[in-house]
Amino acid sequence: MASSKKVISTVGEQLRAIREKTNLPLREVATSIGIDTSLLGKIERNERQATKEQVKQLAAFYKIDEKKLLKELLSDQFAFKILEEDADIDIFRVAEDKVEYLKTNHNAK
Amino acid sequence: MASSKKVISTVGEQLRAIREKTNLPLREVATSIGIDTSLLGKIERNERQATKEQVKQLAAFYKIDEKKLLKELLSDQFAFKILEEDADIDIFRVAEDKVEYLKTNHNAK
DNA sequence: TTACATTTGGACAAATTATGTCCCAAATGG
DNA sequence: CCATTTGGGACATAATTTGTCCAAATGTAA
Repeated sequence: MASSKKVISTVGEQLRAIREKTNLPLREVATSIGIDTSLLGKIERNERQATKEQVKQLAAFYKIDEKKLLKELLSDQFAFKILEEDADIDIFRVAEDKVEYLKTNHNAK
Repeated sequence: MASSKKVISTVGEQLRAIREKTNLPLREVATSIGIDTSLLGKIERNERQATKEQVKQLAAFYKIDEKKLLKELLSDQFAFKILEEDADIDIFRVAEDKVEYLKTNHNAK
């Protein structure tokens, strides 16, 4: 098996896990990336979504893969939206098809 | 084959196709669902996304399946987001897994 | 062409939502 | 205990969304 892609879950949970490994308090990480301690706490427990900028800074701070974390952020947003709307996950299949459709057929008059 | 689920693409395109079949001008449909003509035009050409309320009203007006159209709306939102971010569609798989994860593991302490 | 209706596009105000901070209470750990 | 970290709510401000208005473009028919 060549794949090691599996991750637990949300960006928040991942960030908390990483921070706990380093034994740093919220305060330290938060100030060093320029946000309020309280906000970072909320991000870690999925009470707020990080912005792309914040994800980039956190990735840099922890020296982890930025692109990967940004993907996690986007998939979080989709997942939370599905839960919030209580929608069916087969919507993702439809969306996938639409992406293909829009990529090809879209600039045709 | 039991499935007849295939649709062309976006909500906007579907709405325009339906309206053209009925030969009604934007003005008629728009006023009858209580929005500006210009806004409906923008929705039909994907320049704006309809709100859920508008989708419901349009479904009622055209006598088409409301739930189905609402699903189309949500998948549109996902698809446009992917295009806007120039992201990879495999993000949908990740999101799908997260939905499952959050549905089960989420209220555990 | 002219006249009339539809469609499109931009600019804008108003409404809604997201973002970040502050402050204090609760929990944790010495 | 005390000191620190973490959690949670209220809030101002920023950013985005939503809808309208108006005018220009396009279409249609005589």
